[in-house]
Amino acid sequence: MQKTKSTTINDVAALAGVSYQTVSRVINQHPSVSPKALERVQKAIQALNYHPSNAARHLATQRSGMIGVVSYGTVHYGPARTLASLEKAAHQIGYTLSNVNVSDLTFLQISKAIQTLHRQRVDGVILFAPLVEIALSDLKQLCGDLPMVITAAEPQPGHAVTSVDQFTGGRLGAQHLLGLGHQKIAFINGPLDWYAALLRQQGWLSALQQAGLQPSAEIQSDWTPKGGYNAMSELLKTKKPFTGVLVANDQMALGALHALHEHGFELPQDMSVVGFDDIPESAFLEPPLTTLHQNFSALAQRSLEQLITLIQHPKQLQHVMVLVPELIIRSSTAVPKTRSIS
Amino acid sequence: MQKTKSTTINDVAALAGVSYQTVSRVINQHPSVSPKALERVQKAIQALNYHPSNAARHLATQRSGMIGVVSYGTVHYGPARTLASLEKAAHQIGYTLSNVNVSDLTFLQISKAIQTLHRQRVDGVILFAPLVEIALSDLKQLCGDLPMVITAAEPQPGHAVTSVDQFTGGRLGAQHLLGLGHQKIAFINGPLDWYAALLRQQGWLSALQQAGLQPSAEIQSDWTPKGGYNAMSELLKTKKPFTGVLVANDQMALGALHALHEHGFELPQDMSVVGFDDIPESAFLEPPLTTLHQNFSALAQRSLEQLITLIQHPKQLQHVMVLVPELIIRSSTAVPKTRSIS
DNA sequence: AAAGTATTTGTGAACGTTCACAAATTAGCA
DNA sequence: TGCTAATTTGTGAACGTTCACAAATACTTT
Repeated sequence: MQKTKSTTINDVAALAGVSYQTVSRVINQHPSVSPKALERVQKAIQALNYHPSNAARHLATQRSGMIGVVSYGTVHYGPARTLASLEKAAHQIGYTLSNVNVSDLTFLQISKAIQTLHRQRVDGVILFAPLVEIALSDLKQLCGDLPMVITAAEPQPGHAVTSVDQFTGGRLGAQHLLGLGHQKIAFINGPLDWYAALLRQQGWLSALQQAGLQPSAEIQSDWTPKGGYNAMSELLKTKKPFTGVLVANDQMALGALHALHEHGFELPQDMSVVGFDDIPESAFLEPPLTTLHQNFSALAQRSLEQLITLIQHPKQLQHVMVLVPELIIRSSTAVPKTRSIS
Repeated sequence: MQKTKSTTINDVAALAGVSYQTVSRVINQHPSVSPKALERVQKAIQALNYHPSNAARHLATQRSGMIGVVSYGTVHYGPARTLASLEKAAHQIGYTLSNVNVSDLTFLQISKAIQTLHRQRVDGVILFAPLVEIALSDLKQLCGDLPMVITAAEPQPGHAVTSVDQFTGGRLGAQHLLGLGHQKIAFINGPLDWYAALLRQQGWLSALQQAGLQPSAEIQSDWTPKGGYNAMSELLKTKKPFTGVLVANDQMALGALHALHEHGFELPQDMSVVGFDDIPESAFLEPPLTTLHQNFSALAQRSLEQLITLIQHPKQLQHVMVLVPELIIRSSTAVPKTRSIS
């Protein structure tokens, strides 16, 4: 184990020939310190390679300068992207991020994660684990009076929530296909315990309903390319007719495209595919994927902004921030071959 | 700002009617505490929703329980994957991860990142920012006597380094193509200031040389699908002949495939493509991509293991750990159409 | 029942920093 | 020059925990 005691403010003070308080003032950029002292202290800091201890600071100031994040599935593009943006934004305003990535969206895991963050005395929490099963109020309770922002969940007035309007996303995707003349539209969804999946489904249904159409087949999968491949294979096996399909993320869409190719489909003539997310790969698939772009970094930004105001004004009425996905039309969607008279 | 003082060990002690030390013993699972006291303390902890402060603990024990990570490009699959594995592994052995993601691989950024970690008094650092420009010794100096493991850099005896043998990876890829009968093999590489890129290039060259062949065209890009697309378009424009191409990661390979399709190539007859990484998408591209699988989570595992032993025995001779990529043969490679008599 | 041992509990100091003051120095001005 | 005001510096206490002891209590054993 390390026995090398790290150099402290006192070591610096001794070397510079001033009191520890003066050193403290220097590292906190307090104005009232004479140029002479300033220089000597700075030199001493250099010489000793001194770094102030966050922990001690935290203890004295009652402020950790950390923001806790509970995340899920950070290997996937969306979460990874959001997390990276979050970190960057946090660093820019002088905060450090403490990320706990849960491997399951169970209450136990989440509460353990929040406990970890509690021990670190984070100044606030961004809960970035989009789930259905767990009541918002339970989460609130876990956090106690820790300021908390929930991301990508169903907007719920009174709680601080940032989300992408996945319902509208689902509608937009379906409407795009409807506009092209498709009547039988299937849906490859993610796991239904994700809010995003649930809401996209509802959006899809709503658009179909509005057009007076019945939903074609729906199937749930696991967000991965392999899952999308399997889902599409399954869907084709059932022989239910459909000319267009909404796929709840681009990775699954990629797998689905592959299954379609394997079955000899010509795209987009024989089948139109709409994805979600607009990952960097999407523009280069065969064919380039029409998809609903999600602005993950804006989501991160806004979540952080909301958390910061919440930290500063805990009493303030917490509002909901909603981003709307944007339809990016590429080449995976077209007028269906067997045109129907509407 | 928060004025709510968080509950302390003393509050718990008072409520339970014992001394603070007894509470300390309970939370540290010290054996010598009577069942009666144990229960009362646990109840009090529950009642007050008490969480011990890591910072105070850290101060008293001289041990932060944090591991610092300097990462780069965590939006990409490889880094994201490694980071996620690292976090999981670290949590399992009771460590917390503090990640600083640098946006550029400059010395300034790296040294700032390490400074941030210094202030947090991390128990060790995993430098996971694979770069060429900066001397290992400089990095060592930045860390002072902080235990440090460097990942994905060129193995260098005497330093603690974990890496994937990208040289061999490059060789394996080229040899696979050579074995199929390809004679003109091009290379779409990543930025040359990444060690991985440099070494893959060298492996490629080495294999060609061994076969007595001249390298065909090489071009550098930026690891993204778009970059790969542009690079391949460029390559095709130059009219230099090649029947096979090594692409330094799968995302670029994806873009390259798209460019090939656009130019009317039939794959794999007209062109063989080998990628690197084996991202989840690779098996579902058109055609499924032959690639060199990298075991990112093993890399993370091993790096952590090395760091831990380094933390526990700082004097121990630091060794190098090398993983070798594994060739996954799918359908993007085949015997070249214009067979050559070898 | 007494003495000795094992177990359980409590006390003071320390970790490295900031805060609220008080003390010392310097500058400003008549 | 002398006095006040402004600036700069220093001191003690506090933050929440653990460590190294010392004290108190509970069990054995004869």
